[in-house]
Amino acid sequence: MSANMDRSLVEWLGATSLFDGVEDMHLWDLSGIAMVVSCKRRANIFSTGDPGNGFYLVKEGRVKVFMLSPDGKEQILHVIGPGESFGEVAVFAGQSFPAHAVALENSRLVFLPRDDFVALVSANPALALNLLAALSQRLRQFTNMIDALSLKEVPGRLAAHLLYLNDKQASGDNLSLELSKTQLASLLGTIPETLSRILSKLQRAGFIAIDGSDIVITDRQRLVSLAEFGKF
Amino acid sequence: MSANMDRSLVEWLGATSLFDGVEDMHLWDLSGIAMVVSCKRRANIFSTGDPGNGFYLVKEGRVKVFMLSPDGKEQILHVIGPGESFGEVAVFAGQSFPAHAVALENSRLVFLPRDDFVALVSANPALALNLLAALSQRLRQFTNMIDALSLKEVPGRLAAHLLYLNDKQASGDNLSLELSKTQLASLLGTIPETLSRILSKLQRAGFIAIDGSDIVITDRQRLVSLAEFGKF
DNA sequence: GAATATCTTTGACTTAAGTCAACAAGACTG
DNA sequence: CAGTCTTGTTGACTTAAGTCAAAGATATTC
Repeated sequence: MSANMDRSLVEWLGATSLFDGVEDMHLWDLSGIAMVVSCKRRANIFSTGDPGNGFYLVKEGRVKVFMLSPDGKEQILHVIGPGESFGEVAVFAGQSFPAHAVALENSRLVFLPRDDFVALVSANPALALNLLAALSQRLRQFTNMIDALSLKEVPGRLAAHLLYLNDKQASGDNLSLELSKTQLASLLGTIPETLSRILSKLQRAGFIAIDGSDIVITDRQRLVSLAEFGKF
Repeated sequence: MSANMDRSLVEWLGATSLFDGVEDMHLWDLSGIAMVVSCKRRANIFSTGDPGNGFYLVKEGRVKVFMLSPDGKEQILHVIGPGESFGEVAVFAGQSFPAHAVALENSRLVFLPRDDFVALVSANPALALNLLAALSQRLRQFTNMIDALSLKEVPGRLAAHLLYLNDKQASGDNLSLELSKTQLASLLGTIPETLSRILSKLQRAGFIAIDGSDIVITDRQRLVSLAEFGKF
């Protein structure tokens, strides 16, 4: 790896929220140990139970982290995009990955080995606090997911997700699903057939207009109350 | 608060896994700011959305952390016992509690205010790593819960929970439910009627023998395969 | 320890969502 | 650009689990 590559990698790391406020001196410690990994769409990154001697940052592309049932149904836990990390749990507890990870697109990842990273965390309170914030944020998301799976029906979960995307994308009443409908079903804890039926139902009932992966919210009020109440 | 009380509190804190390896000097910093709170069975500790200016450790008793749907159904996320902490998420991300917390028994809690605690974390890498381990452990549990809710049926979730209790209690083939059946239903993401029916069904099918809150595992093999496969 | 409240169980019924199957529509590959 | 593979939609059917209701069993509290 050339010094040039090291330098751009360190610059990139310093710009991520994880390393926000971490001194350059310490970032340089990483350049020798961080490994850049390329992987193709659909490539397996790790599986449940695999020993985890480090974790990943997404440099380019997107990765899905998911659970798999014995009969092959999947539940997506999280879709990770550029600048975000995954697999930290194995670094700080249990030493093995609790889920599967697969690239959704051709991606470039940065792998950070456990021991060096733990040393860096110990020497760097800002990094420790950033990590605590990141894990806390993820706990919050998981809490929402448990709430949705247990206490809301599929239309309610879908409504909440559409409003989340709309808010994130900030483009008026429009939004893009960002995932295939099959993958979206797996993120919402259902199957493609059910998702398809409910999308049509919401369109017929005037909540939304559908054009492939593009959705227009046509009755925000009712969509919000569906998301909040959780039932149709 | 007397110096004696401070001293026993500091000793107790030092014995928790959270403060494992933290120097006495820093523990004494806590004694001035940690507040002991008593609360009666069923007392509300915090609700979803409440501002969280600190978090709690359970000194005595038990606390349930749960989500509530608009029509009153609850999903227990976690039952917290002596030595365990809850509410940390509000300290490190979002500043408000993502769930409700209620005492299951008359309890004594230790409240640690955010700002002082964050300062302590910054000065104390061991504490930071303990916290990262605790949050990672909880993420692992939540991952399991999402997996169970989405990919397993109620009999599978129940079987897994019985095996978990049996393992934890380490008393041969016996186990105690530790919660009322209504609360257990809420932990497993179902309702008392359904839980009751499935317990009877498992007893009739020879998996277990039931005597109130005490269960004997009578066919471990089939219980394990039910827990793993997730379907009856 | 009587009185009240809460928890547990069972039965009959309803319903959300999964399964299976067929087909249509896109999207990638050679 | 033809052909294969993956993705999306709709219909008919099944089923796990929720709802409602009633009765019995434990607990709590005054």
